[in-house]
Amino acid sequence: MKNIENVYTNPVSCRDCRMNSLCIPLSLRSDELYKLDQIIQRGSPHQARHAVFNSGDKFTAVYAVRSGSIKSFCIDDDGREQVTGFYLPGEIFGWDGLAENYYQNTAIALETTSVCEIPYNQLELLRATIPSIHKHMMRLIGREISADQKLIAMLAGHSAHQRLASLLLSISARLAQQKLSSTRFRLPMSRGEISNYLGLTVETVSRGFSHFQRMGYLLVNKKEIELIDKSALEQLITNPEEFV
Amino acid sequence: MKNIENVYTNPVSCRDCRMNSLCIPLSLRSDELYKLDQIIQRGSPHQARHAVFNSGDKFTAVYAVRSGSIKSFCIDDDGREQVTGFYLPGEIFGWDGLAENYYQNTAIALETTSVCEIPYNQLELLRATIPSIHKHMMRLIGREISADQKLIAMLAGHSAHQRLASLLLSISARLAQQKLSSTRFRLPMSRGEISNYLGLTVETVSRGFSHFQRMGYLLVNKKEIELIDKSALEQLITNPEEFV
DNA sequence: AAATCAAAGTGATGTAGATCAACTCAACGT
DNA sequence: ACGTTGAGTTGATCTACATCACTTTGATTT
Repeated sequence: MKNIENVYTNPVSCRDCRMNSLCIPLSLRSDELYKLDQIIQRGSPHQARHAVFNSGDKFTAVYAVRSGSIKSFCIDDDGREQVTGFYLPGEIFGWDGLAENYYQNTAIALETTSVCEIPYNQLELLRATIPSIHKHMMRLIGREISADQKLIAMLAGHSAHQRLASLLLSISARLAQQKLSSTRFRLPMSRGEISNYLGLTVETVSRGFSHFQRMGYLLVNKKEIELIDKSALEQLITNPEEFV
Repeated sequence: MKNIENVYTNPVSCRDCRMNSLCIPLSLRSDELYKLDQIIQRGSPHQARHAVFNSGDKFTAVYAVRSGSIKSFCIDDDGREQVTGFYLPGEIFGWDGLAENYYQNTAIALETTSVCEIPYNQLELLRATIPSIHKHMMRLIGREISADQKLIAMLAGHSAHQRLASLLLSISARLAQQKLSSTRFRLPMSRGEISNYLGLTVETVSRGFSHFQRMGYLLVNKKEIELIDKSALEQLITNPEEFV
């Protein structure tokens, strides 16, 4: 019982954490892992809608999602909120503070969410002495860049249906990495947050779900999703949406 | 004469390079600058349309634009080319190779372009011993992330006119950083490349230029641009495009 | 259980920007 | 000097998605 509690709610060490292959510790020797463990702050969970950090805060740490989910967004020049990313368990967020030493985005919990705080100056010390940590850190930053560029390509060159399909498949694939079901899952974000992220309106997203359901690609029940025909969604993205 | 030639065509050292404040060397002591100089490869200029690296190439270096300009793009799942960035003098590109150790994008010269090649493994060695280099490197990477997220916000939440205005102002501001004219410049990229980058069609971009010219915001002559009313363009981006 | 409220779905209509189709113009080769 | 080619512009039409208006659902309060 104690073991289960550790793993799922509050692991005392990275070693016991079931997402340690995605997160920082990948390929560390046990003495190195111990050092990393020492610097990681594991606070109490954030309630839904609660900010992990705010745009403009001093950049002090990056964060790993242990359970729950995070939305990151910025307020652009015209005061509009723009969602820039969703982060699921095992994923790291907060790199956007690197450029100017304060966060560009605000990160809030979409549901009850626990995160590991990895203080940046401590990470820097570790990075300087443990090459594998440095390497992994660069890879994680690189992934943030790649993910952003993938989103750019999606926004610039794809239709509403394609964007929605792409998000669903992305979430599905990321859950699969965590050995969670890639076909049945609960979306942590609202329709409004999805539409904002994809550059669409709520109505269009809602119609998208209905359409996919009518086509037999998936089942929707509010935020519960069951993917039935993933390959159809994949084809939808690559193909010039032939005969509806 | 010799001096001018060095500065504008082939500086033998970062010290003489007129964009060294934007590029890596910022805030280095002269002995550190010397070490950086030693690792930088200054090859002969790339001809227009020539690739600096290709998607899939092993990630070996990042590059600083010395003169000319670079377009970076990827081919997404459906075979479509998607422009992900334009790089002007003083700017660094190639960070997208960090994630997987090979480049995700292809980078080509938009015109005759000379770049400084900064071999990544050499940079890593330097970074490990010179803290200021490490810091500056993280800042540059952070800027890449911020720039990508700014583009995401632009694509997801703004109209065709707003996107075009935003690109023009961005180029203007970046030229200003190089002490070049921020009001009269030549666009190095084609209308097609602009439209692809902004997620629009060539026709829409073309009409955008015409519209801005009719409104007296700027003068266009093919690729030559003269910005006349920058504040009008700025307002266009932030305001809900009131009375046309 | 009735009342309230917010998120989600749906239908009708409007429009920004895509698409299709000429046309212009400069660069280039013969 | 004259076709050829491709980038750019412009006009006419079409359509995917936004907008507006209303309904449904389910959670929360009273």
